[in-house]
Amino acid sequence: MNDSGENGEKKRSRRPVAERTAHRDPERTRAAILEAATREFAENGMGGARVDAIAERAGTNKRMLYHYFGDKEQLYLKVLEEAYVGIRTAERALHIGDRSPEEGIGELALFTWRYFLQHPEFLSLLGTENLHRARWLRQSVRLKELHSHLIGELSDVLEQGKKQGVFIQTADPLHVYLTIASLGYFYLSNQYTLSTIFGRDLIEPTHLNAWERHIVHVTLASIKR
Amino acid sequence: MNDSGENGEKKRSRRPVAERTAHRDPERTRAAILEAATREFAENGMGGARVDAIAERAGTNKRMLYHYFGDKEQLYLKVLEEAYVGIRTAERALHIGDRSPEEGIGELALFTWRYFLQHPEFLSLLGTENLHRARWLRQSVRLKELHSHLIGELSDVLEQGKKQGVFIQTADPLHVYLTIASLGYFYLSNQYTLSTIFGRDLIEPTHLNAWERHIVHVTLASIKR
DNA sequence: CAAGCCGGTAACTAAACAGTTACTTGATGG
DNA sequence: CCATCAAGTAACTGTTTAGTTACCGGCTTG
Repeated sequence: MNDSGENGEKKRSRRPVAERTAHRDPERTRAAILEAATREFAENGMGGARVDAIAERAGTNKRMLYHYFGDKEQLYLKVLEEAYVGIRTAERALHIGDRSPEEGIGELALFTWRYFLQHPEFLSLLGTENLHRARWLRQSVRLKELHSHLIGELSDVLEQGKKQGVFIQTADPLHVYLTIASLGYFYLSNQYTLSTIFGRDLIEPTHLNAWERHIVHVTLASIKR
Repeated sequence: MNDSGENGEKKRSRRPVAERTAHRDPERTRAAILEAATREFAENGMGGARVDAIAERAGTNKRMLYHYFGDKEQLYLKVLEEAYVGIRTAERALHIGDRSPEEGIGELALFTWRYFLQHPEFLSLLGTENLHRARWLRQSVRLKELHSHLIGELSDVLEQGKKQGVFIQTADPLHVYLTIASLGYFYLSNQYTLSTIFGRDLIEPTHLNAWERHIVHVTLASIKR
């Protein structure tokens, strides 16, 4: 979703006539719009994002954007849906039940943190959507079932840990996931105000690594007997 | 923020210089604009907030808004600064060092959670400011010293706990505060998308209380020996 | 080979926007 | 009692915005 080599220069939208034929590529155009929209919405929010800016970033124009996605709101919802599909798909590949319960939870915590770290646009989109009280996400039908799998798998691992006597009986799957997500989300999405008010650059590798270890430590400390 | 129960029934007592009619009350107008702006920015972000809407909510007009605050950006910064002053001021009144270390930390966790719960506009403003990478907060000079007090006091409590042997030696004040803030912030600011995708209404009192207990539990579990 | 379809361009429009200006109203002091 | 000044109003302005329309040109196919 990120690279797509091509002539990624924003300023140059002018192309030679002979080259135009090569640019008639609907799927590429569609994908370019979606990627440009992801960045624009992530950087500026729903209210701040500019349709013209998305078209320019995608190396196309508004006509195509409206052609493929209807309007600004539908494009935004598409972007949001794709973002969720991205993390949940990667998550499934983990198979946290294959290891010991303790390792499984630690693995999930590490994965979530690193995914957040590598996909700042996902965090940003979540923030925007929550500012609007999930106004658009609520309209999406296809997302509901995506998430039940996560809780189901997590629940199994916790049950196994409880049986083995390594986890406390009160450990709740949703609480555990929210704990992991909280610690990663807040640190990264609020890094700018936090770095400013506490005078410490939180994005520095040293601090980043320390927080990664902290997340695993806190998560496990909160459920271990 | 105000004592705006009455609209200005002051004619009965003596006639000071500041005696005004109900229609001419600069301080009330200023305060009304600030409060209206807080709500508008919290609900719509910087890009989505409308100057006309703020003026209307404040029961005045744009002319006054520009007169008192300069422009939209300065008004926004003022709103943000006041929000920070609000939480840090309330925090100071806690005196977490007066109790046992364990109680002190628990108290701070409870306070932070409840403050977040009662001031959703604060969370929203933080989200907006971080979307813009602290662009405006960075320009604020008067905020830096507000926050060192918090870390200092927290640090003292942790040290005391370490000496008494109840806290682990590696407990770090900033990490502890970030842990508390993370758990409260994420749950509340992301409640809309979370409730939607997990099909559980997180703002229900039952779940709210459970999460409050969870925050205290996690925080203490992560630093206790 | 022409008809029309499809990917694409660019200029346009109506509305919304931040910020300004010209004006009103009423209190105060000389 | 009028000159002055500050609080407040409302209409205006230039620009930006989401969304539309008119058009272009090569490719496919009957």
